[in-house]
Amino acid sequence: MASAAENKRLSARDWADAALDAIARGGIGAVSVEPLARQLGVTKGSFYWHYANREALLVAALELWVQEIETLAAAAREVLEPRQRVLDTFRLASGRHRAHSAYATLAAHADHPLVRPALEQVARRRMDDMTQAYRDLGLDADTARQRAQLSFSAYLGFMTLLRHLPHDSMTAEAYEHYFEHVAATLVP
Amino acid sequence: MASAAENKRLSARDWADAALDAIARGGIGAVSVEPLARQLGVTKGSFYWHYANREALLVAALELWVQEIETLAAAAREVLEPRQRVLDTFRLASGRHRAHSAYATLAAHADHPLVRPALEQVARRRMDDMTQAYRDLGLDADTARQRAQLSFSAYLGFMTLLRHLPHDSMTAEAYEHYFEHVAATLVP
DNA sequence: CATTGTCAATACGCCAGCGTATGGTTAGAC
DNA sequence: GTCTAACCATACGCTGGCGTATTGACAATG
Repeated sequence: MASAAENKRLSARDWADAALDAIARGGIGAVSVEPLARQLGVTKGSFYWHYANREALLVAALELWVQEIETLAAAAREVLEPRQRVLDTFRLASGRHRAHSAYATLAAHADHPLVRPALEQVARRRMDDMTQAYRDLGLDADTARQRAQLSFSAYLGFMTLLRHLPHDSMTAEAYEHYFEHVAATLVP
Repeated sequence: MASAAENKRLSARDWADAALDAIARGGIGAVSVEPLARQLGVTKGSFYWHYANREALLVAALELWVQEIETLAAAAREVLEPRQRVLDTFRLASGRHRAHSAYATLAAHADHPLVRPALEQVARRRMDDMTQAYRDLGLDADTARQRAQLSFSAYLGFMTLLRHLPHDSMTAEAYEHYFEHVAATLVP
C-alpha cells in the first residue's frame, strides 16, 4: 500500500511525496501529520525532524505538485504538431499521473492562501501553452486565447466529471472516441 | 454578514442554509457545528435541537443543493430555443447562484459517501438535458452525447477556472465575449 | 570503539470540535 | 395567568490532531 519501501529511513522528500498522494486522495485536509505517519509506518517523531510543522509540509507538497505539472507540460511542449500538443493535454486528464488527480482536488481549494498561488501559476502557464498551440494552428491572438480558455476549461471539467460517474461508464475505447470528438470540435 | 435576520429563532432550514453557504465557501470540511453556531449568533445547543448530528446537517444541506440545482435546471428547460438552452447553462457558471459556487467545491469531494450520490445525480440529469438540447439542434444521438459531455466539462471547468484567476481578470464584457466564442465553437 | 549526526519512539500538554445532559427562556394556546 | 412546546445556553466529557521535549537506535567516520 505505502509507496515507500518498508523498513527504510525516510527523507523529507518521502513525506512530501506522501503528502501529495494524500492531497490527490482527500484534499489538503487529508494532509495530517499523525495519519500520514501511521501510513508510512513511523510516528510523528520522524516528521518533526524533517519539517517544522504541518504548513511546511503543505508548502513542500505544493511545490512538488507544481514541479510535476511543469515537467509534464515541458514534455508536451516538445511535441511539434500543435494539434497533437492540444490533444495530449486531454489525454493527460484521464489521470494516470497523480499530479492531475491532485489538480482536480486542489481546484476546490482556490481560497486557501497556500494553494491559490500554485493554482494561479499552473493555470496561467498551461493557458499560455494552449494559446500558443492555437496560434500555431493559425488562429488570431484573440480567438486563440478564447479557444485556449475553452479547451482548458474542458480539460479541467473532464477530470472532474470522471470522478463523478462510475468508473465502468467509460472504457478505453470510449476515451478515444471522446477525444476524437473533442479534436474535431475544438481543434481547427 | 449572516444571511438570517438578527435576534430571531432559527429553524432547521436556517441551519441547512448556513451549511450550504459554508460548503460553497470552504467545502464540506467547513460544515462544523460550533463555528456555524457562532456565525449564526447562537450556541450549539440550538443545533442539536434541530439535528441529530453533523452528518444529518450535511445530508440536509446536500438535499437543499440538489433541489436548488434542479430548480435552476427546470427553469432552463423552459427555454424553447435549444441554442439558448445550452448557452444559459454557461451563463450560470459565472456563478451568482450559490448552488453553482457549491458545485465547484463539491466537485472535489467525489469520494465522500454522502456527496457522491448527489454529484452523480446532478451530473446525469444535466448531461441528459444538454444531450437533449443538442439533439433538438439536429445532432445524432451519439454526437449529441459527446458534445454534451464536452459542453458540460467546459461548464464545470470554467466555474473552476474562474476561482483560480484574480477576479478582475474578467469583466462582464469579457464574459459575453467568451460566451460568444463558446456558442460559435460548440453550438451548431 | 568512541563520537557524531541522522532518524525515530515515547510521553506529554494543548486545543478545537463533537456529542450529551440539563436547565433556562419565550411565545402562543387555553 | 398558567402550561406547554419550541428553542437556546451552559457545562461537561471525549477524541483526534498539533506541536514539544526527551531519549533511543543505528550508521558512518575517524
